[in-house]
Amino acid sequence: MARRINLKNINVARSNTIRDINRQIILNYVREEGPVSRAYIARVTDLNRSTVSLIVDELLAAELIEEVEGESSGGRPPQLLSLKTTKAVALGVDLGKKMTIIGTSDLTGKILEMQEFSTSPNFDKTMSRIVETARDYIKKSDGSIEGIGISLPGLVESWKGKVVNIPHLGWHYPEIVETIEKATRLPVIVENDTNATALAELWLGRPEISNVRDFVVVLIHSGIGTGIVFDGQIYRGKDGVAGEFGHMTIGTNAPVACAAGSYNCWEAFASERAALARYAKLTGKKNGRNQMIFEELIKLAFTGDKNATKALRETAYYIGLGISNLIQGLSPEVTIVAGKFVQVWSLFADDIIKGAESGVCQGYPAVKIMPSTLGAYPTLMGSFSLILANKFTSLHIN
Amino acid sequence: MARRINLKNINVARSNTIRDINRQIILNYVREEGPVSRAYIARVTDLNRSTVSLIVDELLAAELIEEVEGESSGGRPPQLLSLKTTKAVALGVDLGKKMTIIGTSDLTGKILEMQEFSTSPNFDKTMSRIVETARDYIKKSDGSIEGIGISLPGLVESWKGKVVNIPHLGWHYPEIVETIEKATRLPVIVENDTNATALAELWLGRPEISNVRDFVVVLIHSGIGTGIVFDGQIYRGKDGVAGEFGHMTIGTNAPVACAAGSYNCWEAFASERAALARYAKLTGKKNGRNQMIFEELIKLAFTGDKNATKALRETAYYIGLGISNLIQGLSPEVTIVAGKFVQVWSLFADDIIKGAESGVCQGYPAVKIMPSTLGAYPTLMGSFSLILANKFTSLHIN
DNA sequence: ATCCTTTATTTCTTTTTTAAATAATTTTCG
DNA sequence: CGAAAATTATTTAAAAAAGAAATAAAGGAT
Repeated sequence: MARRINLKNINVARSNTIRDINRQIILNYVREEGPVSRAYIARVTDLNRSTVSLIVDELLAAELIEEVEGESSGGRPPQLLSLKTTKAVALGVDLGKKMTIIGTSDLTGKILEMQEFSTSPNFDKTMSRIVETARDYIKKSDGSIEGIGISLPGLVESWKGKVVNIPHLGWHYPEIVETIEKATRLPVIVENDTNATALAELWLGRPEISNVRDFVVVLIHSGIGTGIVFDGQIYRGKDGVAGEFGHMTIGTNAPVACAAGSYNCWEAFASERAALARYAKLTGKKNGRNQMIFEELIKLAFTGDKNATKALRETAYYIGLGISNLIQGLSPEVTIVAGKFVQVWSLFADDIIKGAESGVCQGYPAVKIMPSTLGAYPTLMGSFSLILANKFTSLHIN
Repeated sequence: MARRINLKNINVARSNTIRDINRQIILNYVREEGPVSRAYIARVTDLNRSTVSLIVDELLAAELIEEVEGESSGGRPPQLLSLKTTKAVALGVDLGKKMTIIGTSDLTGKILEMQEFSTSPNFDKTMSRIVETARDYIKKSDGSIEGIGISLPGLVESWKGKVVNIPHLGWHYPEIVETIEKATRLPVIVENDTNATALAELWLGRPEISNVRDFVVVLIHSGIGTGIVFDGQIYRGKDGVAGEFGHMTIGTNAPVACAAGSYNCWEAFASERAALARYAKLTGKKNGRNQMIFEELIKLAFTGDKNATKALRETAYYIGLGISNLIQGLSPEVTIVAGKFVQVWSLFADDIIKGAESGVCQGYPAVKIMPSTLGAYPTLMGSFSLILANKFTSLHIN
C-alpha cells in the first residue's frame, strides 16, 4: 500500500518524465518477456501503438535492444525485439578472500569472458592486478563497457561508494572505488558479496525467483552472510549493517568459534569452517585440519565417505535451523541458499528442510528453501547485476 | 538503489501522470512543512510558479488545503497554505481485545471525537454497536468522511480486505469489512494493530520518527507484536505473516506461557501478562492474579511499591533483550516501543536499554529505542492513518 | 483474386509543463 | 515621503509527449 515519499530525495515530474517512465517499462518488458513485438507491448501496456513505436526507436538508437524476424500469425509478420546481446556492457569483479575473479557480461548477465587469480593481502598488488585486467577487457570491448561492479566480503557503504573494511584481508577503509575509478575512468559500484548475490538472484535468477518480491539469500562460505530483499529492493538498514543474522545465537558449544569469537552463533554451527571442523573431529586429525579445503570435503561426500557425509549432514541441519528463525520473523516467499554448499544440494537438501521445520513454532509461515539458481559464479553475477540493474531502473537514457 | 519494478502491478505514464505526481508532491509539502506559500513550494520543488498555482487551485477546490494570511518579508505578502483541518475525513475503529474505540479525525490525524465501549465476543453484537456509532458520526459529518480504518489484534490480509482470525475473540474469517462496508456504504480498510501503529508513527508521529525510513515498532500488550517499516512502507511478507518476532526464542522458564503454549518465547518474558505474573509470584497471590489489571500495576509502581517496581523492571530488561535481536538482524534507525508500558517509560527506560545492549554482540548497530510519540491512543491513530495515508499517496484526485 | 487480420507509421489533437510578460503589494533607502 | 527593489501571484503563449484516427504494409483464409 501507501509508501510515504521522501521529499528530500524525490524529483517532481517534468514534461520528459512520462517518456522516461514509459521507456523504462518498455525496456523491462523486452528484458523479461522478449522477444516481443511492438504490437504486443502496446496491447499489454495499453499504450498507443504510435507511442510504443517512438520509444522502441529510441531504444534501438541507444543500442539497448535489437530487432529479430518474427513469424506471422495471420497478418503482417512482427519484428520482434530483444535485448542486444552482442556486446559487453558490464565489467564485474568478485574480490574474494582467496581468489579474485574478473569478467565481462552482456545486458542479459551472460558471462562473456572471465579469468581469476589468487587475492593478495597486499592492497597495491591486488589493485594493480585488477586494474591491469580491467584495462585489457575495456580496450577489447571498444567502449561498450559502461561500468564496473565489485562485490567483496566486507562492510560496504554502497550508497556512498565506500568500503569500510574487509576483515579477512585486514583492509580498513581501502580506497578501492577511488583507485579503480581513477585508473579506468569508468563508474564503479561496490557492494557486499551477500547483497550482490541477492541482487543477482533478483535480476538474473530464474523466473520463479526473480518474480518474487520478498526473499532472503543465505550465503554459506567460511562465515555466513544474509541478504534481504524487500519489495524488489536490497534492504541495508542503518549504516548498511543489516543482515548480520550470521551472528544470531542458536545454541551452545558450536564446533568452531565465529569471527567474533563466540561459540553460540549460527555461523559457528553452519559455515564451511563448521563442516570442516566436524570432519576433523570425526577423523581425529586435530592438527591437520587447516590443510583440508571445503572442495575436498565435497568430493569425499560424493564418493560416499561416511565421515564427510556425517559432517555435512549435521551442518545442513544447522543451516536449516537458522533459516527457521529468518522465516518466522520475515516470512519471505522463499529462502535461497548460495555458496559451494549448493554443490551437495542433492545429498543434503532433506536435512536442511528438516532443520528448518523443527525450528518453526506455530506451523506457519511455510518453509520454502531453494538452492541458488545462478550456477557456479553467483558472486560474479552479483557484480554484473550492480551495473545492469542500473540500466533497467534509471529513468533517463544515457 | 535500484528497485526491480513489478510489471504486473505498474501502470504506464499517461499525459495526466505528470500532474498527478506533482499534485501529490505539493500536497505533501503542505502537509509536512505547512503553512507555506506557493512561491516557497515553487522554489524548493523547482517547479514553475504558474504550475504550482494551477495545482494549488485544484487542491483548494478539492478542499484538501486552505489559505491563511501570511506576513510579508519585503514584498507582496504570501497567502500561506495548510491542510484543511475543519472537517472530519477519517473514521477510525480500534477493535481491541477488551475495549473498542471509535473516533473521527481531520486530515492531520487530530482526534475530533471519540467514544469507547467494551468489546463483546459475540460478533453480531459488536458489529451492530460499531455500525450504529459509525452511522452517527457519518451523519454528523455531513458527507466529509471518506473512509473507515479498522485496526485489530489478529491476522489480516489487508491487501485483500480480509480478516483471517482474531484468536482472543475466537473469530475465524469474520466478515468485518463486508458488514461495515454494506452498512455504511464507505470504503473500509483493515490492518493488524501493530502494523497500524507503525503506520501511525510513520504518518502522524513526531518529525524525528516520521522522517525515518526504516524502523521497527514493538507493541507490548497482553502479547507482543512487531511492525516493520522498510523504506517508508509497512513490510508484511508472504501472506501478511511477517513480524511474528514475539514468538522468537530468547530463553527458558518464562513466568507465563505464550499464546502458543511455549515458555521460551519473547512474549512469555516481556508482555503485560509476564509482568503481572511476576508481580503475582512476588506477592504470593497465585490464584488471584487474573483479577489485577496492568493499569493497577502501573499505579503501584508510581507509588513506589517495591514488588511492582521489581516486576516491571525485570520485564523491561527482557523487552530490551528481545529488541537486541531485532537490532542485530534489521539494523533499524530506531526501535519504537508502544503500548501501556510507555506510561512507565520514565521509570524503566534505562532497564530496557540495558537489556538491549547486553544482547548486541559486536557493538554495532547502535541501540536507539524510543517510546511511542502518539500519546494515549496509538492504535486508534493507526486506524485513522489507514485512511489518511491513502489521501497522501494516491495519485489522482477523487 | 479478394477480403480480413495483424503490424507499423503518419498526422493531428489534447494535456501539461515551462518561459516570459504582467500585475499586485509591501519594504527599503535616498 | 516617494521611487526603486523585492516578493508573490496570474496570464499568455510555447514546447513536449501521449492519444486517436487514418494510412500503409504484408501475409493468411476463403
